[in-house]
Amino acid sequence: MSEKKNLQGVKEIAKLANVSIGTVDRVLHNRPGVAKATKERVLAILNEHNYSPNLIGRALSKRKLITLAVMVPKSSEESAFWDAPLKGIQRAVSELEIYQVKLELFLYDQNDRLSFIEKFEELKKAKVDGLVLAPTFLKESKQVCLYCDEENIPYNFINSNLEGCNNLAYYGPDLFQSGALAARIISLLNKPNEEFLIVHVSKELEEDHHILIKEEGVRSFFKEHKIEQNMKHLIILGTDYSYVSNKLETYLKSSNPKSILVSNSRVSTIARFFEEKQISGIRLIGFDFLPENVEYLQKSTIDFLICHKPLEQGYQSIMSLFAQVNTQKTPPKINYSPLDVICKENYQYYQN
Amino acid sequence: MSEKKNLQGVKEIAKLANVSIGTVDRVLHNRPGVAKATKERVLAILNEHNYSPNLIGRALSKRKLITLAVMVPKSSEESAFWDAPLKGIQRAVSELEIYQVKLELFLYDQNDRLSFIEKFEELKKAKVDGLVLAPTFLKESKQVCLYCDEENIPYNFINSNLEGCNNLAYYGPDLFQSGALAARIISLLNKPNEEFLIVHVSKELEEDHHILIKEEGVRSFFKEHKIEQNMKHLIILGTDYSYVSNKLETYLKSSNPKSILVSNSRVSTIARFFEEKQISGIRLIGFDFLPENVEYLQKSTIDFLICHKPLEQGYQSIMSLFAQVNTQKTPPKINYSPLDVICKENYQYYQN
DNA sequence: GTGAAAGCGCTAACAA
DNA sequence: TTGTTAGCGCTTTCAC
Repeated sequence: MSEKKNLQGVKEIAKLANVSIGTVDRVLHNRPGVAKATKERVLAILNEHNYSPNLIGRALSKRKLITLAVMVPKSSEESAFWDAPLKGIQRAVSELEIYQVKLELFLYDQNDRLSFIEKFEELKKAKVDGLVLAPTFLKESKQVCLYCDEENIPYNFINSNLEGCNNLAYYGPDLFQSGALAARIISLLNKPNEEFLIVHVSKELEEDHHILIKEEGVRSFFKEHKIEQNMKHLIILGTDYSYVSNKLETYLKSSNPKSILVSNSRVSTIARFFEEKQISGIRLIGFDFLPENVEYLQKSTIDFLICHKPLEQGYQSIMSLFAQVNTQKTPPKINYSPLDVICKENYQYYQN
Repeated sequence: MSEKKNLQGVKEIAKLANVSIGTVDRVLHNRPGVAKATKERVLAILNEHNYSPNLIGRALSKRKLITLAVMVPKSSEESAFWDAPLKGIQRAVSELEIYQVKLELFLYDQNDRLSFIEKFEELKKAKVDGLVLAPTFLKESKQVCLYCDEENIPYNFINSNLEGCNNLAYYGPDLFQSGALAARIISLLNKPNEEFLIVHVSKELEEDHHILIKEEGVRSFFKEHKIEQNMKHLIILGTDYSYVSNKLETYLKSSNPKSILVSNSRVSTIARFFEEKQISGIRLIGFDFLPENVEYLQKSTIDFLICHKPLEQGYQSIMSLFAQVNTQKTPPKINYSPLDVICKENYQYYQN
């Protein structure tokens, strides 16, 4: 190991500006109590040397904790979807611990609007420095935004976006393009004019928004490639197995799709149905790298999953919040996740 | 922001063990000059409180630079493949700068064994603390390993692996599985018994090793799925366009493959040929997210690329080296990269 | 408005 | 063999 080079820092700047490091610090943080002339002089030198603070030094001397809040649905037996983003969030926070970052979770029930409101009330009391929000409930989420705007708390959206808000950034998929990708896969599995079916499995009507955008993506693909297709819909307003399998069974009595695209992560429910009924002639495509889904991928009951790196979404949403709070670095407003095609041959190496 | 909690550190340990922080430090770093009894006492308390050092404090006080070396092929007009890993390496190093990490590059010509040896000689003089190595040349690479073993320099392999070495870890693809994935895609594009062609474009015979493993993966897929296939080979021992296009043209005179799999990143050469000759009936699949390849993906001349996150390979190989050097954290020995399927619908969001 | 100084957790040089 | 001390770059308190 060689000798450490002599870095410049506040000291250097202070000497050059003929002030004390205290003053430099005041300028750096835009704190009051600096004469205009001095401030300008210091700023000039800061710029000239394009000073950037040593985060290590800063972290070491910081007396304050930074509290970051996360408001997303809790995982349930019904769906483990939010495990992955939360894992990413935890990972980010543990990396940031050395910078005095602390996490506070406000997990709501995604089938219960009231629980969202409750958590929002808790959030208000908590006095946090930043927020990652999954804006599941439209109107209520807007309230949260309003609150954050007033309190000057930076916030990121995760997994789905809300237009017209002052959020710092969005981390999640481009649903339209995700639909187009699904269509590409279907175009490989189906011959033109063979029936394929889009199934929507959900209790929450609010998710309709999602499926509509994805569907547009699907259509746009077929249109662009001038592929004739025979696309059908089945909307199942419930998530438990018996309900779903009933609906599907009825549908299949009068119809014979070559492949099925499930518009969200509930594809494993359909896969289970296929398995139990020993149906094997229908290709099955869905979304999200949930353990149940992967299990059926292994068994070749599900053919493809399209995944959006939920863990990374969580990780990045925290990281960018920290960068904003700690160094005023503003991230791009839209950050679309990758669209990953997962099948039996590559799921082993997928890093969520 | 709330008040910072009172962390424990060397001081705490020192007080509890009735020694000075100097002694604690000596124990922590296994430095000589501590009585056995004292050492054991300190270690016990360290364990009990499961102390882990504050890296921030450590970084701030470190008087030494950590020099990490990278020995990989340089990018050329002939192939920009190594740009991506290098970018990941640079990113990692810039994140680690605050920890006094410095990078030294030893870039060799992958078509010139001698340049590898030259760089190795330079490396020996440089006295580095860790090495990321692309073991392109087998015998020579073993020499490097020997040197590192003797000097106690930890080293990682990147992009391709060498068995039986004392490397810390490997970061790169599982080539067998990558071949299987390619086969899966071909199985979607080709009907059984339609001809598909594997093309190998390379000057370096040493790369044969790669293609052989990939090919095994391909075969294994078809065998497992009991798909009859008509697989042909074309080996082109050169990389410049006119040479490649000549060979290919000759081949296509007597043969009519439905799809072509190019076994490495040179797929854009074939794509260019297709474009110039206005061939459009043949599906084209290849490897690696190079700008040229992506360009043809956009134009739909290339249908699919299989990619291995080269940037991440670079990033992680540096990070794990640092963790080893700085905190003795040993990574898993094998770290396979994801196998990503990239097409026109998702290349926009691919994060290399 | 400004400067001086203490201290964050750790390392390393020096003293004892 | 052990303890003491001066920083690393920054924030923050207190004094002028």
